Amino acid sequence: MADSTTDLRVERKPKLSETVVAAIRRQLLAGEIPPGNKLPTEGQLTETFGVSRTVIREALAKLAADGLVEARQGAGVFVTEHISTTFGALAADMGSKDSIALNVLEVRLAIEIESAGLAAIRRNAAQEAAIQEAFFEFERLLLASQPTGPADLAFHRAIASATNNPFYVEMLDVLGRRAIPCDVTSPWSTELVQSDDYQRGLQREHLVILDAISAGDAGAAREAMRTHLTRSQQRYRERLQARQAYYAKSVKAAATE
Amino acid sequence: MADSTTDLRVERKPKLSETVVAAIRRQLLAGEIPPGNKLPTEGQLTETFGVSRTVIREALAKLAADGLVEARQGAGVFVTEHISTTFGALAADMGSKDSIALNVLEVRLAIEIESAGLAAIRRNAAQEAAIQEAFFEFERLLLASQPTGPADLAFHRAIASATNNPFYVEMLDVLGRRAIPCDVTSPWSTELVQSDDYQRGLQREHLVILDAISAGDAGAAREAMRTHLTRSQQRYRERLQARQAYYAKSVKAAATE
DNA sequence: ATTAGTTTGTTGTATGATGACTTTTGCATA
DNA sequence: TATGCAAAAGTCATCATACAACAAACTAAT
Repeated sequence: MADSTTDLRVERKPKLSETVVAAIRRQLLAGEIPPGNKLPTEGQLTETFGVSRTVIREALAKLAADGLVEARQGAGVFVTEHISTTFGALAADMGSKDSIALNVLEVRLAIEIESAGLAAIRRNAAQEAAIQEAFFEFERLLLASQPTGPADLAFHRAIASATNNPFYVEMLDVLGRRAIPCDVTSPWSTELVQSDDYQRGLQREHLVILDAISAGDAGAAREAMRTHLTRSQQRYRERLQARQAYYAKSVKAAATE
Repeated sequence: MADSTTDLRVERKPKLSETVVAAIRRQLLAGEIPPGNKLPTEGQLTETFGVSRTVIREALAKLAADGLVEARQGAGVFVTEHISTTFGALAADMGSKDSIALNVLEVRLAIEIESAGLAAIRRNAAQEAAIQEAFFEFERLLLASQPTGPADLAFHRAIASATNNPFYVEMLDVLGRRAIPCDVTSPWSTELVQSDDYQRGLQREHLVILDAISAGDAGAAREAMRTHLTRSQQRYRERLQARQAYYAKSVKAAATE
C-alpha cells in the first residue's frame, strides 16, 4: 500500500517528451541559442538528454508546432525568430527599475485578461482540470502554511495554456519571470505576502476566475481576471512603498549609528 | 535543370505526417468521430494511411498539441470535448505558418484592447490630437483613393503611445511587423484590401474607438477595439482562405498542363 | 576557376521489440 | 447469484536500429 507514486498530490505522469520540450523551450526563451542558429542534432540531443531519438523527435515536433523551431531535412533544426525573445531582451535590459517593472506588469495584465476570456471558450476537460488542480494546490498550501507562490504561478500558467495559443504561454513565461520576482524571502514583504488574509483574498479572486472559466463565460472571466490583476498591481505598488520605507529607515539607522 | 517535383512556390515539402494531420483533422472537424470517443489505434491508422507508426505518432502528437485529441496511455487516443469550431476550423487546412500568424495576431489583440482602455484614461491633449490626426489622415487618403495602410498603422500606434507605457508601443511594433505582412501587392488580396467598402468599414470602427477614447470611457474603448480587431481577425482569415483558393487553382492549372 | 561527382552529416521514414498502464475478462469465493 | 480479485489482452510510451531523402562541403577533373 501507499506505493511511491501516490505520496504526492496528483502530479500525473509527465511524458518524457514534455520534459524535453520544457528544457529546450527554456533555453530558447532565455536566448541561449540565438534565432537563426542551428540546434544540436537529434543524435546529440539524444545523448545530452539520455532519451531515445523518438522522444527527441516528438519534442522537436511540438516546438515546431509552436513556431519556436523549424526543421530542414538534411540541414538541421533551426531557431526561428520569436516575439518573446526580442521582447524578452527588451524587458531584460530595463527590468531592474521598479517603475519599468510596473509597466511590464501592465502588459502582463493585458495578456492575462485576454487569456482568461479565451480559456473560458476554448479550454478542454484536461485543461480545466489543470486549472482546478492549481487552485486546490493553492488551498492546500495555504492550509499547511506553506508558500503559495508556485501554485499561484501554476494557476495563471494553466489558464494561459488553456487558450490553446502557445504564444500566450510564452508571453507569460517571459513577462512573469521579469515582473514577479517577489519571493517571500525579502524582509520587507514577509508580513504582507505571508499574511493569511492576503493569500485568502487572492484565493477568493481565483475562485471567481475559475468559476467564470468553468461556466464558459468569457466576459465574466475577463472581468474577474481584471479585478484580480488590478488589485495585485495595487498590492505591488504598496509593497514597493513598504520596501522603500524599509530601506529609508535602515539607511537612517545606519546614518545615526 | 532542377526538375525537382516542387517547382511551384506554394509548399516545398509536405511531410507525410502533415498529410495525415490534415486528413484526421478534417475528419474530426466534420464530426465523424464525436468528442469523447476513441480514435482508431495507432496500428489501425498505420494500415489505413499506409505509413509507418512513426508518422502516425507524430501526427497524433501534433493534433494533441493543438488540443484536438488527447492520448491516454493504455487506453487510446480520444477526441477532446470542447473543440471550438472557430479555432479549429481555421487551422484546419492551412499550414503551420499561417496558424502561427493568427496566433500572434491574437496576442496583438490582447495588447491593443488594453491599450485602448488605458489610452482613454491616461491620454493627454497632444496624444489625443495625434490619434485624431491619424484618423483624419486615413480619411484624406481614403478620399484620395490612396493606400491607407500607413495611416491605419499610425492610428493604432498613436493609441498605444497614449497609454504612456512605452512597452505597449514596443509590443505593437514587434507584433505588428510579424502579424501584418499582408501587403497590397499580393494578387489574392488587392480587390479586398483596396475596396472602398472595406476601408470605409475600418474607418467607421475607428471612429467608435476614437469617440470612446475622447470621452474617457475605458470600457467602451476596449469594447470598440475588441470588435474592431475581432472583425479584422475574421477578415484576415477570409483572406487566407482566398489565398489558399488562389494557390490551389494555380496548382491545379500547373498540373493539367 | 568552374563544374561535376563524391562524401559526409542530418532529418524523414520504416520496423520490431519491450515496458507501462488501462480495461476487460474470467475465475474463485461468499 | 453476486462480489472481489487476479490474470490477460489491448494500447500507448519508449527504445533501438536501419535505410532513404536531402543538403552542404569537399575533391577532382576539365
